[in-house]
Amino acid sequence: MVTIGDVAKAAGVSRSTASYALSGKRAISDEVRLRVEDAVKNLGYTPNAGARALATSQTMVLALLAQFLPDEFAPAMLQYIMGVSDTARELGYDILLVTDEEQTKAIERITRSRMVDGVVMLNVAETDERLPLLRAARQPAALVGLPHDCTGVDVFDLDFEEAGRMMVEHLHRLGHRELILISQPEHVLERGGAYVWRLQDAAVEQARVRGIVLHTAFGSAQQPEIGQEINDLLDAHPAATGLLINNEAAVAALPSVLHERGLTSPEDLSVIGRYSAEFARTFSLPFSFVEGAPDRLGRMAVRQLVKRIESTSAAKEPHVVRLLSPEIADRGSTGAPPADRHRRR
Amino acid sequence: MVTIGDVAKAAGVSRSTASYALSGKRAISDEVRLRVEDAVKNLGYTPNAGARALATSQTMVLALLAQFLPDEFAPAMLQYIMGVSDTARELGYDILLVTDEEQTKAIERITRSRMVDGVVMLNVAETDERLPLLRAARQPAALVGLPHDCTGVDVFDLDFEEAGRMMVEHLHRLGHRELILISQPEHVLERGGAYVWRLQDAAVEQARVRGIVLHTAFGSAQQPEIGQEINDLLDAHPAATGLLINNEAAVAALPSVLHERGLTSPEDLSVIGRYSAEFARTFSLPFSFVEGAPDRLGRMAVRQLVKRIESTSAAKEPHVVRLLSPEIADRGSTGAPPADRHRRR
DNA sequence: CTGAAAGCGCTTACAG
DNA sequence: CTGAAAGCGCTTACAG
Repeated sequence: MVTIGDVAKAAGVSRSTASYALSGKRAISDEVRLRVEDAVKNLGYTPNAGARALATSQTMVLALLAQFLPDEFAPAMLQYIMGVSDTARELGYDILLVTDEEQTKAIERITRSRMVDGVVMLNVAETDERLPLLRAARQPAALVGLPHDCTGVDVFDLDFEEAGRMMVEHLHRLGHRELILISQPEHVLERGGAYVWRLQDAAVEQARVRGIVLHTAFGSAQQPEIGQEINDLLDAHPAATGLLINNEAAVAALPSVLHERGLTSPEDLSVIGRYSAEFARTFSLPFSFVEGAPDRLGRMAVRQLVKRIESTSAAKEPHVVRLLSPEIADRGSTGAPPADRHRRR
Repeated sequence: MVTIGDVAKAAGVSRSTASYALSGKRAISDEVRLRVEDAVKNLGYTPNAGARALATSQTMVLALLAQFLPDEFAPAMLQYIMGVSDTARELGYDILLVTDEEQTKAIERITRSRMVDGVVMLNVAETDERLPLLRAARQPAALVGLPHDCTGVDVFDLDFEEAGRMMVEHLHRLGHRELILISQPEHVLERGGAYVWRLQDAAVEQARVRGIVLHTAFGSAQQPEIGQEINDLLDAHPAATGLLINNEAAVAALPSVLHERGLTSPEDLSVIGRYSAEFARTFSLPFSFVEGAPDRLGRMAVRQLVKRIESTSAAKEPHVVRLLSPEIADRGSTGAPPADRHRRR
């Protein structure tokens, strides 16, 4: 293997000079620098990562804690992962993908062995057992997802409460007075997926403020079941004119449910979901939606993490909790309720 | 940070003894070993990964080269990734996820800096520009996907030719005499996705052998387009009684296409696809399919890679090309063609 | 069964 | 502007 010693020899300088010529950390005469760069090219030298990590205490690797849970939609996870991965590379970091079942053990292993300079964590639960370990680690951590206790970590998430209010408000303004909200499966909630009730509670409150009726339900994550559940909900609430959906499986099943019932949107029923543009593309969903922005959240988390890693002053700054304001992507699936249309005639 | 020196001091032994007590690479008295283990626990010692890598030339990390291409279905990719990741952890390795656009540069960076002990590569193209770099690297590599030239690497893939034959044969046996095969988009082929024509060519040949008609077509990867294309194909070939689908987007769109046309399967049309059980679950597809076995292939690749890494004798053995025999998961969407059913009456 | 020492390949004060 | 040397934290022959 070719070492910096080989480079130094070929360039006729000492190893320290070769090292400085490459890092630019002290002034080097142009002539020497060029000889070193030539030698690097000719020999095909790449610094040994382990040796460098040992000498500098920096690995240029970030851990990405990501679990693929059966009740979370995999392509959505992928959006976060791609945002994290792309941003990390732009900033010069590689990604260690940690999908272990036993995440707490994995965190200990990876942080204590100094394999990584920082940690990005996904699938955040309301009270997440991984959090104490992250706080105890010497490396900084950034979360995508809002836990109950944010101390000691940087937190990024969609403002799900605002999203809930926004969905209700959007349909209220169009004239709707009775709505149905279908949320994620209840076991996502039980596992600590707080975004479910954050959206739902805010939606309920906003409906109360506006004096309109909002029926809430937890939907399955599986397709055949969720289709039936939607049908049942529509049967149970025939006066409802709008559907709010915070459940990927439900929204994916909706087009065929509507088709079967002979309903078109927005003429017969206004529909608004909460998912990502990428999800909409994959399933070619025709509905308006509140953008979940998984890739943006991933980017933000990595940027903050790297700032904390690379700047000692940033490392001392207070941790941030940043909730992204949701935005509606209008695909034309919401409009005035049928009753109003009739009146207009 | 707590080092092996601290452990040695606490246990009252030399650093080498502490090291040997932990690795078990030479006989240590029970008494000393227990003192060392106690010290490790009390101090919370975990070996520094960089230092160990430098001393042993082993990182216990595998690179996973995976690109998320817009025309490849993301959840399918995830199945490979999960198979690789899970197996790696079982065998004691962590995963460096490499999604760089410039994969060749990434391979150089990662192998020459000795960040990893081996490489698993996905999205293999017929003539893959990454392959020469993998061959030049000192670390072994395993591919999931069959390239034209397999020298110097271990290769695992589904036997797509057998899959193509199997699909035709399955429907031929049921009495079908005219079939339609919808493949991946043509640009997947152009990018070098050889599995597309491997399946198609074998299907065409088998149809020829059996003397039956097989219409072939490339389908889009996008949902609204592919739905229309399926409709057009069914209109163009009204005598076709069976549909073979090697295209995730097409099969995901099929249920609503059939529904719109008032067709049921297998009564009006026999359908058989090529995808994974996980894909079937996510989209709750009711069709019989040839299992693509992404998780199994990922497992096989990692197992072989680790064998080559850890055993010097295995490292010298000739490289393998292993094609997994496809299996049909029967979901009851194939049967006798409508004509036969009528005759039976 | 145990210890003192060399060495893995870097970086970075220290010295000139 | 450059070099000799120490040190990062391990492992593993070498010696007893």
